[in-house]
Amino acid sequence: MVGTGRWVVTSAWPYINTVPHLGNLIGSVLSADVFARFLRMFGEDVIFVSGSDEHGTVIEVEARKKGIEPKELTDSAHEYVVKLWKAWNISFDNYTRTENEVHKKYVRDLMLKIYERGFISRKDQVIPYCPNDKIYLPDRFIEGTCPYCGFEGARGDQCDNCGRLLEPHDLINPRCVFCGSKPEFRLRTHWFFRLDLLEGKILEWVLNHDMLDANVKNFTISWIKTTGLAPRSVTRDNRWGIPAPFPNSEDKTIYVWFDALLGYISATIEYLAKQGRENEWVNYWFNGSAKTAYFIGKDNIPFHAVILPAMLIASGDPYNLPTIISATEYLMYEGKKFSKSRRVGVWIDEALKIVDNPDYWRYALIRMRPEDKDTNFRWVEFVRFVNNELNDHIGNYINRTLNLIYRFFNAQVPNISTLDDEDREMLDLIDRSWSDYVNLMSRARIKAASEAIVKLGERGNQYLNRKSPWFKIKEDVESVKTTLYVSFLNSVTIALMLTPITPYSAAKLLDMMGIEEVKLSFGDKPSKFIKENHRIKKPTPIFSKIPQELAEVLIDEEKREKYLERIREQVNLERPEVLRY
RNA sequence: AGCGGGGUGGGGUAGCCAGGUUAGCCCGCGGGGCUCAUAACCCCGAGGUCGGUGGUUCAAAUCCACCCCCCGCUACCA
Repeated sequence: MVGTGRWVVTSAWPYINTVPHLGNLIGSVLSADVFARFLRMFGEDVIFVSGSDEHGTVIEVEARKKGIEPKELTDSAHEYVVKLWKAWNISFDNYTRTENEVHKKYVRDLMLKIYERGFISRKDQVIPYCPNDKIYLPDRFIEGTCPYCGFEGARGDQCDNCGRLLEPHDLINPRCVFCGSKPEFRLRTHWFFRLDLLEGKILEWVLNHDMLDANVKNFTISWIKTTGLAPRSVTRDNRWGIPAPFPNSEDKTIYVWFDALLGYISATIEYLAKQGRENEWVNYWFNGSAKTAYFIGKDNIPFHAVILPAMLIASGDPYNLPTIISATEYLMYEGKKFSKSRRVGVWIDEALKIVDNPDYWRYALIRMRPEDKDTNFRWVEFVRFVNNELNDHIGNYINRTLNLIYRFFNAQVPNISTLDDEDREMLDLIDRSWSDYVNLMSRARIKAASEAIVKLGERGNQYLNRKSPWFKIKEDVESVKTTLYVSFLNSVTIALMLTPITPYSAAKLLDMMGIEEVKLSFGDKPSKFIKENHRIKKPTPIFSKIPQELAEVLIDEEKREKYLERIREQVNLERPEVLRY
């Protein structure tokens, strides 16, 4: 449970050869941001880190195609993405990159430590090499004719036509996907991380972990129990990456996966060092002194539930193993997978061109967060979340409440008078919803937690309608006082719950409600913010709807595609050269 | 192919793990009400037998078996 003070919150490091799309965002960065903000709201000491993952074959080849150095490519891509995080109001303490020196040194040191402790071994492998591009090709980067079905576009790992598993040398007429030339097969030495030696420890850790989500836990247990853990290669024949630190490994780099995972720690080190707190990072990483939370997509589970803990254990240092691994399922786009090559989906720079208030996107994305299963991003749903839920049920409800207080009681929140059953029921619901919200958020069940907000908005409207204070004010002022106090408390509760999700708007709401500083402890109730003679400011609507005309365009498939086409062209021009289509 | 997750009215979902009131909720749709509020809000109604088949049971959306479909991982794509 939360409440113990110190946290490192992280999200998977975006691979920087593309702009992230909405699915990437909800799975990692946005979820992590909401969680970090939630913890900070309760006064926890949080360091929220991530960074651009910039090494690996894909970027190396991409850069070569453009005739530039990989670093030039990642420099400008990184800069652009950093701007986008600002626009999305992501509260990183340190958004860094795998090319930073602290990181490179940290990775080399840690890998060497693992090596010295006997968890790295060497083995020779036959690897395809493109003599034209002068790179070694991962399986997926070889194409050829399938020996079983004759399909010409089969890849080195599998034939997409007949589904058979292949080895690169099975292919007839193999060719490099980048340039089409025929690869050679060369014998290379590689270094392997001995996951097999850590199998027992990982299994024990997972089995005894009571905070892991079922999808993470089940996956890991079954992986270990069915196939067991095998040594995994940690080196590559790339030039673009972190040089491997092992004896005689001068021409190798560290496989990007291992590289990027260790960024969580190096980013913490870098952050604290910049503040002149060089030695304090161990207070966030060693001896159970802090909790760590990782926000990832489901494809990332093996790396965070097995490989990362394995490396931390293998180092021999007393690292904290993951407290929370929150792995979302996938966000689909109108029934299809997001796909850069097929232009299916919406990218995070495009999104803000369509609707510029990031709070609306943040709200909608959290509401459709694929917490238990794949979820569709559908534009009708997006409009519904923003217009109907956030604007009507929540925003308008708060506006009603504040207006009534402003008009009937001259901006002063009335004290509670006598309570009837309905009042008690509402107060009880507020109470329960608040604790549900806090409990669910504490376990990173963000979407589930957000349901409490909607519920309070809906029930608040019902309550107000039944109580009809605008009618009763003429005959029963005492009951109106109670109604408006209860409704105000409900509004404050909603605003607090919105704080991590829609930070700009929630801050405006709280300000309007006369609440200046939000400092909570676990166990606190929202009522603590309602002072004696509490006064509010003149209410104005905080949320507005997506305009009718735009909503119609977005919902109609044909109109939408034309519209998105224009947006894409426009956004494309604003992107740095290296990130354009 | 194996493993994991999922398939609930037009859309989105809760329930299933600890089987038992007329399968709950939101949107949409039809009808009504209210007027404090952002053409908002509230109430009523139509609409589902819970992917398919078979089984266990007095009783299954909930347990078991098989099948179909979707997603992911295994598969050095980061």
